[in-house]
Amino acid sequence: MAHAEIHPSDNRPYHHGDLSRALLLAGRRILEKDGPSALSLRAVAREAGVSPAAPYHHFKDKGDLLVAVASQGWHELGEAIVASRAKARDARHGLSEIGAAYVAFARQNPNLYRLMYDTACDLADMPDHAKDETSGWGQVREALVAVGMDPDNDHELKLATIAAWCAAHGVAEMVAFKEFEPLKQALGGEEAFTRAILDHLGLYARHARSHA
Amino acid sequence: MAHAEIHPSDNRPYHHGDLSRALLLAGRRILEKDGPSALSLRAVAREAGVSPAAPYHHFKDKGDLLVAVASQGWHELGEAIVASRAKARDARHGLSEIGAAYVAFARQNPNLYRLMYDTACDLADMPDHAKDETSGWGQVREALVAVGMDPDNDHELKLATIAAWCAAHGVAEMVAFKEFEPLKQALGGEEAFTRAILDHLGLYARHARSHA
DNA sequence: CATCTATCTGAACGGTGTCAAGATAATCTT
DNA sequence: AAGATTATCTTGACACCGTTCAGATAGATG
Repeated sequence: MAHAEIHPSDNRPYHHGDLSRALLLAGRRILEKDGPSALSLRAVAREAGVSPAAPYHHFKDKGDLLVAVASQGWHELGEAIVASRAKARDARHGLSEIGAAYVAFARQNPNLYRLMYDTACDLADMPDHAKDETSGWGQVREALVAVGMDPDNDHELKLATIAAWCAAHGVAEMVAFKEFEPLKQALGGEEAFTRAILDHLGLYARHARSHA
Repeated sequence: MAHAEIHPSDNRPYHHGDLSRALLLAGRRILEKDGPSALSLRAVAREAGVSPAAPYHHFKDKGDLLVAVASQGWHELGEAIVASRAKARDARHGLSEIGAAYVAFARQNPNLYRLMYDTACDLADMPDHAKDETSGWGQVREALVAVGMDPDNDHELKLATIAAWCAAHGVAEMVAFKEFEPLKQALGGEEAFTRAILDHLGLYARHARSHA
């Protein structure tokens, strides 16, 4: 058999056992290794050792699978942000660390990151668990309060949170442009470059001055 | 004929005349009306009244066509930015107007805007004409100088330009999220919301203070 | 006029998302 | 434990996709 096809004559059981999880893993693996254009339902099924129609018993759509993969990404991004707060030397650096962690995640999982926003845009919203208090949004809010913003001024606080998130997203998608390479090297690497831009956008300690 | 197919029996000439342009227009029309998933080479050819193989005499690839459509978008974005500078009441508002115009363009052509960055990421760079002095980058740089930045400090100026561009890009992609709707309405509309966020990111008049 | 070259068509290939019908096996009912 | 039910997976099919290639057409060149 030329293309290593799959037949019940293999000792693989007819029922997979945990296909949902296997499909998610396969999807993620293909996305990271071969890029978004290689991420077809059939390829995912192939990678999981299953027929092209099998995924339809676990996801209503190809899009539904992609949303699930993206959702996993949002979860991991939240974890990375939470972890980053421990690294801040003091409150003034909380936002800066979050920003750096955010961009680092996007750069380490570029295809996943893109998928996250593509599916979010299709839904015209972010998945709920990206907005939990214990997750991304909540952490940014806490960091803003820790830096001096009035915790009772919900309006300004929400605006500042959105602004910080927008800044991180913009940087995350543009840092890779190779025309910035000389400036990156002049600043001593991509992380320094990222932090320099985020500082320009007020993610360092501006709120402590202007909104205290 | 059920599906209104195309045959030489129509009085349409065998040679189209200006197919390149027609394909670009068709591609853009489909992208805006039916979304990126409907933007297939065959659909573009259909819309232009031509066989599925015809585009290959004008574009080497589907990707090549998409790059051309995106390139058109970069050009128009540049024009929108140039036009926006006339609206600034004084130098201090130059950056703000550019940011608002940038986001407005992205919101009015969301699918085109996404295509522009998708193809830019594939090329790991922005098309050259987006970086001309008379275009986007140059305008931002001029606005930064007009607001008090040292025109000879190339390092800081470039960093500030990139920061401003990143901010605008981040806002442009996130403004549409419907979870911001209440805040948008509280601020009196999407444009006011956009400006409020851009202000938070220092696109209003911060450089006049901190870098004069 | 004849020839050359650019442009367009038609038909074909493999790949894709999706669905309906049937096979298989785990679970539930009695 | 035996039979019935339900969840899961396969097979096969359909329409659409990107792409290629041989051949038709017609404008340009001599």
